[in-house]
Amino acid sequence: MADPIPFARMPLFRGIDAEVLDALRQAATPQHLRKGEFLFRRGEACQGLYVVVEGLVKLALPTAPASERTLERAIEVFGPGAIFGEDALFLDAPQVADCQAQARTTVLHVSKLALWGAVERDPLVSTQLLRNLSGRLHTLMRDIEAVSLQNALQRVASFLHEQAQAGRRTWLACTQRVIASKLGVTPETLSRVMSRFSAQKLVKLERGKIFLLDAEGLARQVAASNER
Amino acid sequence: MADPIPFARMPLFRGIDAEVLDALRQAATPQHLRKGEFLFRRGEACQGLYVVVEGLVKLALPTAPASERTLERAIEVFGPGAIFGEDALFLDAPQVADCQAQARTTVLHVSKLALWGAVERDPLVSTQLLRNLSGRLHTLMRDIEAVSLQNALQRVASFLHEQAQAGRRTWLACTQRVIASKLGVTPETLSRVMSRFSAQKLVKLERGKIFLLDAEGLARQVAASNER
DNA sequence: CGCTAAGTTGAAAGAAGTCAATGAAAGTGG
DNA sequence: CCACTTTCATTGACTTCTTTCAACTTAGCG
Repeated sequence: MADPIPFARMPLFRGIDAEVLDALRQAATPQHLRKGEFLFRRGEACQGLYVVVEGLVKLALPTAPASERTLERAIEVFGPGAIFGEDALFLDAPQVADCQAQARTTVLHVSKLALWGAVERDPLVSTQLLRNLSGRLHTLMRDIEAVSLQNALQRVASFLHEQAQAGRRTWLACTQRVIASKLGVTPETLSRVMSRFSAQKLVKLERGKIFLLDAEGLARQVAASNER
Repeated sequence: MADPIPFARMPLFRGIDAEVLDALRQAATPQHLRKGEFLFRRGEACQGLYVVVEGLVKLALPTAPASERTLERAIEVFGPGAIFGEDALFLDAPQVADCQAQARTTVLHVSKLALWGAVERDPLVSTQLLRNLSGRLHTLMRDIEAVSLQNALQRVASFLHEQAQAGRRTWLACTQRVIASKLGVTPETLSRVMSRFSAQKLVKLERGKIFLLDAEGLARQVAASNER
C-alpha cells in the first residue's frame, strides 16, 4: 500500500525505524480546515505535532485584544510537507501563537502521546526533534536580527533574495498582507518598497504574483543601505 | 566531596542518572574570561554546551562589519547557573551570535561528544534538552512579539515588569547599554523612557542601579499605550 | 588628577505607521 | 452569466516615534 502521507520522506523522520514510523502513521488523524479557520489559538494547550498535507497555514502572534486595528505578526508560514507545533511537545506551556489556515488546508495531527511513545522506542526520534528545534531557534534568531538590525527596504530585499536562493523565481503562495506581516511591516510599506524594486527592474509585479528578476541586485540592496 | 558545580541542581539535569551526571562533570572543563573577551563569535563552529559558573555573558547578534556605528542586538544575557549554546549541539551549523563576557566570568564547557554520550546513556537527557530548547523558542517568540508589536515605552515597561515578577526589586547586573540592546532600542531612548518612569515614581534611578517601585504601574503602562 | 566610558539631555532628521480614498480582482448568490 | 460584495493592493498626505548627532555631566579607575 502506498503511503499517502510520506512520513519516511520528511526530514524529521528520516532514518527512523520503520515499525515506529508505522505506529506514528496509525496514530495520525487528518484534520480539514477551511480558509480562515483556526487550528489553535494562543493560550490553548498544546495537542501535539502537525504536518501540513495540503494548503497553507500561518503561525502568528495575535494582536492585543484591546487594540482595534488588526496588526499581527506572522512567525512562519507552512506549506505542504512542513511540520509545526513541535515546540510545545515537551513543555507544559500553552501555545504562544495563533495558527490559522490561509486556504483550504489538510493537516495531519500526531498526538503528544504517540510522539512520546516513538521517542521511547527509537532514540533517534528525539535526536531528530532536537535538530529540528535547533533549526527553528536559529531561524528565529535571524528573524530577530532582520527586524531589529535592518530597515524595511533591507528586510524585503533579503526576504526576496532568500526566496530566489531557495529556487523559486515566482512567489505566489500567500498574499502580500501575509508577507508584510512576516517581515514586520505594514502592507502599505511593503507595497511602496515593492513598487520601488519594480521600478528598478529587480522584480516584476503582476496581480499578486511576484517575479524575481534580479537576485544579485536584491542582494546589493541589502548591503547598499547598510553602508550609507 | 561537595559538588563545586551543582549539575544536579540545574533544571536541565534534574532527574538524570547519577552515573551519567558524573561522566558529564568529568568531561566539563572550566574556562575563564576577562571582561569584554569573546567566548565564541558568529560563524565559528559550535563547541558544545556552556554553563555559567560566575559572572555574566551576553549573547548578541553582531553588527554588520561595514557599518561604523556599533549597533548590535542582544539576544539574551546569562548569569550564574544559566546554560547556553545548546541550540547548536545537534546542528552542523555555525554559531549565529557572538558570546561576550560582560564581566570577569567563569564558564564550564561541556563538549558535544560528552553530551552525545549522555544522550545515549540516559534518554531523559534528550527529553530535558528538548524541554530546554522549547522554552528558549517560546522566549524568542515573545521577544519577536515585543519588538514588532510594541513601542519602546511598552517594551521597557514589560521588561521591567518581568524583572519584578522574577522577584528582583533591584536590577543592576548589567549596564543600561546592554538592556537597551536587549530591548532593541538605543541607549538614548532607554534613558528617556527611564527618566519618564522615574518621574512617574514607577522606578527609582541611582547611579546605574534601577529600583522597581511599582510593578502594577508598569503593567498598566503596557496596556495603556495599547488602547490609546 | 586626568582619562575614559556611561549616562543624560536637547534639537533635528528620517523612517515607518496611520488614515483615507481609489481601483482591481475574486468570490458569492441569484 | 451577471450584478454585488468583499477583500486586496496601491497611492497620497499627515503624524508619530525613534534614531542620530552633539554637547555636557558624572563616575570609575589607573
